[in-house]
Order: sequence, then C-alpha cells, then structure tokens
Amino acid sequence: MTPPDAPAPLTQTGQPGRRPVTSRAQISAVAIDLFTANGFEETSVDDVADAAGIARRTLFRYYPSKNAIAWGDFDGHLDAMRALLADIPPTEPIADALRRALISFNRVPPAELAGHRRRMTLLLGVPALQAHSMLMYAEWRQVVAEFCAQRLGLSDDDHLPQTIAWMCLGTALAAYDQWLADPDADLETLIIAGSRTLAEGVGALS
Amino acid sequence: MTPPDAPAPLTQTGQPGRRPVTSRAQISAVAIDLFTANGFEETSVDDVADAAGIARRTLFRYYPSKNAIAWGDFDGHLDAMRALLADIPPTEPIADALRRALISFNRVPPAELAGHRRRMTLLLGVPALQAHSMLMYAEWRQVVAEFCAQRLGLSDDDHLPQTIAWMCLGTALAAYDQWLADPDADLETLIIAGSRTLAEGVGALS
DNA sequence: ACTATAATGGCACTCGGTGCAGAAAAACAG
DNA sequence: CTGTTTTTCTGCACCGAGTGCCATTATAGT
Repeated sequence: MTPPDAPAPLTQTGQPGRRPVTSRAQISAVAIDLFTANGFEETSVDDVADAAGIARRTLFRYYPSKNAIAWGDFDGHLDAMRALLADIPPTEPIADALRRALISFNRVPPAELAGHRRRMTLLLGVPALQAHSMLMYAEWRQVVAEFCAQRLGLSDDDHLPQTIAWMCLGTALAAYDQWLADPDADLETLIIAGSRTLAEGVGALS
Repeated sequence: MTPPDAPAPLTQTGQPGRRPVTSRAQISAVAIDLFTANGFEETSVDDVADAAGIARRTLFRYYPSKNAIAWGDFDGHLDAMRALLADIPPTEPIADALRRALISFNRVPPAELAGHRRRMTLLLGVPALQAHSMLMYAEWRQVVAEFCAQRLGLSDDDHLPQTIAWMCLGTALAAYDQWLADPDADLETLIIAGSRTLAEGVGALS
C-alpha cells in the first residue's frame, strides 16, 4: 500500500514550477527514428517536434540546433571519457592507456548496439552532421590532450598533446567508419588494430 | 599598336554570352576582409554581395554557401596535393613521403603568408567554419588514403589507409593550431615535429 | 538588326533559429 | 480554497541562409 501521506505525484521533486513534459533523450530517440526512416534533410524540426508532442519553440529549449538533436547527451559521454582516463594508473605507458581508454569508451551494451549503430550511421553519414560533429570532437580531443599533457609534463595546448589527441580521434573515427561499412565487423577489434598504428607509427609499416 | 583586326575586348574568349563580372577568388578575398574586420556571424551574405558589387542571388552562383566562401578554391589545392603525392618516388618510405607532402602542401609564398594566416584564423577559429571544414578535410583525407592504399597494396577504403589519412590530417591541423597561436612560430618546423610523432608513434614517447 | 548563349538580378518562398510575452502547471502559504 | 511564486510550455513575429523561377543584360556570330 502507498503511504497515505504520499499521493504519488509520479515525478515529485519538492521543487515548484511546471514539470518538463519530455526529456532530451526521448526527443533524440524520436528524432533518430524519423531521420533514419525519412532522411535527415527531408525531416523538418516541426516534424520532430510534432512526433515528440511538443511545440517547435520548446524543442529549441531542449536542443540548440537540429544537428545537436542527433548527438543527444554528449557531455555525459565526455565526462565518462574523462573518468576513464583518470582511472588509469600512472605507471601504464601512454600508448597502452590511450588504447584502453578508446576501447572502454566505445564499448556499448549489446542491448543498445543496434540503436548506437543507427545514431552513428547518421552522425558519420549525413554531411550536415559530419560537419557539426567536428565541434563535439574538439571537446573530446581536449579531454585527451589534457590527459597526455599531464602525463608528459606539458601544457594542455602544447603541440605534442594536441597532435596525439588528433591522432586518437582519427583512430576512433577510422574504426567507426569501417564498423559501419561492414555489419559483421567488431568495433573493438578495429580499435585495437588502429591503436597499433597509433602506438607504433607509420614508420613501422614500410 | 594593336592590330586592326583585334579591338582588344579585354576578356574575349571566342564564346558567346555575357562575361562574369567577378571571380571566386575576388569574392573570397573581399569576404575574408569583412569576416576578419567585423566577425563571421556578424557579416551577412548581403554585406558580402554588396562589397563584391554583385547581387545576393549571384553570389550564391559563385559559392554554394556562406561557409564555402571562406575556403575559396579548395579543389585546386586538392589537385595540388594529389600531384604532390604522385610525384614522390615509389622507393621513398611511406612515412617520409607523407612528411614531404605535408610540408610541400602547406608551404606558401611569403607574399601570401599574411593572407593565408587570416584565412586560416577564420577557418580554424570560427565554429561554423570549423564544422564546415570537416567536409573539405574528408576529400583531403581521401587523397591521402588513396596514396597510402596504393603504396600498401590495399583498397582506398580499407582500415589502414583511412587510419593513416586521419592521422595525417591531425598532424597538419595540430601544427596549424600552434602556428596560429604563436605569431613567431614556423609552420614547417611544426609540421616536421608532428610528422615525427606520426612516423614513430605514441609508443616512442614513454 | 536578329539570334543564340551565358551571366546577372529580382522576387517569392522554405527552413533553421531567436526574442518576447503570455498561458499553463506545480509547490507552497495563508 | 485562494493567492503567490516558480518553472516550463507555447504562439507569434522576426531574421538570415539558401533555392526555384523568370526576366534582364551583355556578348558573339549571322
């Protein structure tokens, strides 16, 4: 039985004011359905707002742009990456550390795999989203650069940490491209292969 | 004396139809002046069109988007990169070849250095242009990937060539960021330093 | 002068994004 | 139960980028 002093207002937070009628995650999910089914350019923001059951104006309170909807919650993933790198023992060589972080960061529960694939297909396939992603990647690179800088006793914005961060990004994105192109490919295997090039350099090839 | 049979119509091409009143390069130059002076977001397409002495509608015949104006002629540079890589003897190790190509590709005549710097400051500094640049970089990466694929006996879209192409891009962009941040820095020196990381890998650091 | 051709220019329209002001829910105090 | 406060939602008007359409203008050749 529910206690008599708790009329169960479902989303009671103790704070005044109207409750949000939806969530960023829900909007993103609905939008990705539409984008995948009908195409990104062919889907207007009004379509997304209608499908999400909110007004156009409200949609732009949840997300600053149509492009951003496809990404969903990126800051959360960014914090996860930071935490991942922070947890790596200082004794581990930097190349191993980066490989481990790349693998962990891109590991998704099997239940979410199909959805993840659909999202990434959009992000890496639609030109407007490819472009917008650059801005997300910039923050991700900064996280990696901070880690490398600390390890190497350099500043965040020094040349070497920034170069390594760029290379890590490239490693991850090249792996994703392969993964999306081949339904049978294993993302982790691809990342491990890319990390080898990252660690040993192009000189080790010829 | 001009020959009597040549009334010197200045831009006579033998083809009928009205002559273009301006050029892509000229529009780009005028636009970069405005963008640099007043800011990219603060400058409307109408402002650029007015300054270039053409109608808004005409401007969009020269460039498909406001973003593209800042890049100017990129396809030309792309062809140059292709030619650069094609000219490298097959005996040269792939890491050396990439380093040489990166250096040559980014070498600019001293007379154009200041202009180049202004353009790159916009391209790497303005978020909208950072994002748009991703689409240009994709073509550039493809050129590099084709070269690597041929050298390694692989396909253009195989994992390894694509990974290397991403890393080359990162090397170049990290160098540019440093160059723009420090007015006294030498771009070539930065690229050489980055190429070392590219060739020897991250494993050579720790 | 007449015709074919290629570029320019104006107009109306769509779509993404924003500022503003008001309506609608929720908690709380009397 | 009524009024107050807080927060979210919504409608409206507006701006700037980009496009389709069609008329206009300039050039070459007959």
